[in-house]
Amino acid sequence: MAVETTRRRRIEDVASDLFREQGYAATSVRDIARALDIQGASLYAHVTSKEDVLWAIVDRAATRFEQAADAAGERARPNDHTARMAELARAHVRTIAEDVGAASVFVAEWRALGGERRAAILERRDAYERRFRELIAAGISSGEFRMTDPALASMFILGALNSIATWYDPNGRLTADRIADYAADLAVRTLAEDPS
Amino acid sequence: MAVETTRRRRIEDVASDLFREQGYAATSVRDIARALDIQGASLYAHVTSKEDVLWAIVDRAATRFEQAADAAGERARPNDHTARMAELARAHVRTIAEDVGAASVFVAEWRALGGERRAAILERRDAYERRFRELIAAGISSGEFRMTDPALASMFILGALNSIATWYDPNGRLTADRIADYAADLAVRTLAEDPS
DNA sequence: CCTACCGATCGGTAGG
DNA sequence: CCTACCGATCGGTAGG
Repeated sequence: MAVETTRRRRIEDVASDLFREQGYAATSVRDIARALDIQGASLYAHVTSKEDVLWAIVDRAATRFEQAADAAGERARPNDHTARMAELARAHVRTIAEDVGAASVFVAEWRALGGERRAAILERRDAYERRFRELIAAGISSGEFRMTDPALASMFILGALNSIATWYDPNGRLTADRIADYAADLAVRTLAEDPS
Repeated sequence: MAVETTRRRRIEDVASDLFREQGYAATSVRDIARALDIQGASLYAHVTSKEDVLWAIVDRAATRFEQAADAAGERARPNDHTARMAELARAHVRTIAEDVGAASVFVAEWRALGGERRAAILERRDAYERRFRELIAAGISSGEFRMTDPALASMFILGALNSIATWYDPNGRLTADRIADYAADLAVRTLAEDPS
């Protein structure tokens, strides 16, 4: 069973990278199989459908983002909204960097999912974005953040953070920590009250 | 000939919207034809291939971004890097809002292009990003912006701006001007020297 | 712009 | 995990 789990994970990892590079629709089952050095039809000994693979990737990525955000919430004092935003942004970037393939698929390829799964993942995406929006709203109420539209601010911040998934390279010049620092700084600067 | 031009444009507009919603690979020639109330094969009376339509959309969008950036460069004094960045960000957002479909395709679907066209558009994307990077570098040299990595800063700013293409709705609550204001502010805040 | 049609490829199944 | 194969759909052509 450990073998089975590993094989299944290798399929998902290989698929993540291909989906990231070419997109889900442009990646054939045979493309995935070729990357694993097996025949296209042989893939079906391990998965029940192509969409099942997509779902497994997206579902796991969503869970990782949620858990990272939970953990981030516990690392800062509840009323220190600036620190909480910094931790949240850093956690998001680290989660992307730990598995860029899966993160890219979560960000960009969930549209390919069918009815129920699509609805389920959309709901989780909404809930995740809500963490940002509500944190921003709380920081405004407390006077820590400047007056601004929390929905607009959260979309811009998440847009900036998610774009990392399109260019991040684990072997590149920019380390995950470096990027996470920059991201946290960007989020905080965007929200900070103007000095007077 | 005016008729021909219009028909061709309608095809590209319809295709832009479909490519934005479903992606290029997931959109069939028949999908495009259906949206135009004609038969799939009839489309080939107006275009030579599916990729030709993609190329036309991407090429025109690229030109619009380039021209908007040129115009933005002439609206601010050369040495006022803050004003130039604000104008550049605003121009970028306005260009997205004027045709979200085409902008989305330019941002996300250029990968589907074949060899030479893909290379050509990559080069133009690079040159466009270079405008941001070099403006940031110049602002740092002049002491107007804080010391930071221009490449990292430009990727974050463009990432934030481009994400607008995924959620902007011309009939939505947020007007293009409102979003452009926010975007210009975000770009400038990210780069501004810390007050001391 | 339509009907009729083409070869290639797609996701997936049967049976080992 | 393989070979052999399936129906459906793909982008595109011929001929009007």
